[in-house]
Amino acid sequence: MPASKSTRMESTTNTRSQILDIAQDLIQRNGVNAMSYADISKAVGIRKASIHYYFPSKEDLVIDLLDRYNEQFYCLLDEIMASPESPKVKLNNYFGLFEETLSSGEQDKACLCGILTAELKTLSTPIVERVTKFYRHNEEYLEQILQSGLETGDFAFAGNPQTMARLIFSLMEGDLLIARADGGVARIQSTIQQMMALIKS
Amino acid sequence: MPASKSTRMESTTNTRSQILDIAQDLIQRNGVNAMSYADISKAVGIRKASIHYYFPSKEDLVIDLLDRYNEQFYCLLDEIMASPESPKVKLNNYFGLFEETLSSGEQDKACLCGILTAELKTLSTPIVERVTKFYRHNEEYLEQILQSGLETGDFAFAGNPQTMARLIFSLMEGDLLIARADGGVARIQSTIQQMMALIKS
DNA sequence: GTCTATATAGAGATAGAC
DNA sequence: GTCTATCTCTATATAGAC
Repeated sequence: MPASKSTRMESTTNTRSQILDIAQDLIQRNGVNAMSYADISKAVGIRKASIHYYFPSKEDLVIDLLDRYNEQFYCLLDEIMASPESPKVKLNNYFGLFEETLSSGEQDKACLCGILTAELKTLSTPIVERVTKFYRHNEEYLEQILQSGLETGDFAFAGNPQTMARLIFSLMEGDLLIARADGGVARIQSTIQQMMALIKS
Repeated sequence: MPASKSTRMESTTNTRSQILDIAQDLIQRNGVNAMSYADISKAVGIRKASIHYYFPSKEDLVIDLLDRYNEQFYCLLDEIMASPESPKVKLNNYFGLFEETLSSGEQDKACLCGILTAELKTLSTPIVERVTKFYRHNEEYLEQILQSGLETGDFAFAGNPQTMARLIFSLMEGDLLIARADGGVARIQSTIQQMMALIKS
């Protein structure tokens, strides 16, 4: 029973997840509208038509990709929230997620949902909903960290945690996009440090 | 002499600037890679081939568009800098440029260079240089405003004005992109207000 | 300057053999 | 599951008439 399940997983999931990996990589670099089945085909070593076997349409592919990406990201957020660290450390760990995105690979990848945000007006409703959900989830978690930091005395700032959470999320998405083009990891690191300085008590 | 010049301007520049207007609009909505000569053709009421008369290649069009856009934006920045207002008011006027971008038209336009940033890895060097120049210019002006605000006592914040300028620019670009997708003008307004609160003395 | 017509390449997608 | 072959549509771009 575990064997048959594992076999099924390998034969059906391997190529499939490989396609998703490559697609994600290409979108984080070039955007959805500059990513094609031909690009994936070359990188995976499979024919274009075979990709349609797993993902009948490009929209299917992007939807499945976003579901996988969001689930993974939410897991990382949960880990941060569940840790016994102080709010200050939690926030730093949150910032680390964005820094790692840029510092990985050839240092030319931005946040998947950040890239899609720029192309959002060309995308279908199911995709837009998933990107929006990503914002909301991030902002809710950030708000919790900020709120508990105000209570412990880790943080001190004017205004309310919700507005601050939105500001910080916008900042990280924007800085990740810009740092990728100009400034690199050094820029995002100094931005993070500056943001911490602005809200530390 | 002024008459002939004016005639020449009307006959050669009118259609040309109309094309640039539409192209800018389309890019700020959908991105470069989702904008085509066919789209411009429909909106301007001219055939695709005629656009090639003014802009032989799409790259030519985008380069000329960025030159025009940057020049216009730098003029607005100069106006703000030259005014006798306080640093606090100048910064608010700067923020206003971003708020106006979103609140204009159907409320679905982001910053031209912000959109191009997401697609930057698919663009040629001459275009990348112009987008990067836009960042630098904005950040330099912001740094000046912040510096003079520290001197007058309008502002008080940890860290140096350069890092703060970069943070604020990243914030505005990011928030404009996200607000367009979720939150609208209300979001960008509360982000601006929150940012002001963080650096006011 | 603007048009029609066309070249060429690439996109997403389907049918059917193996 | 992966292939070849093909369809349809759209993209950028050019040639040449008016």
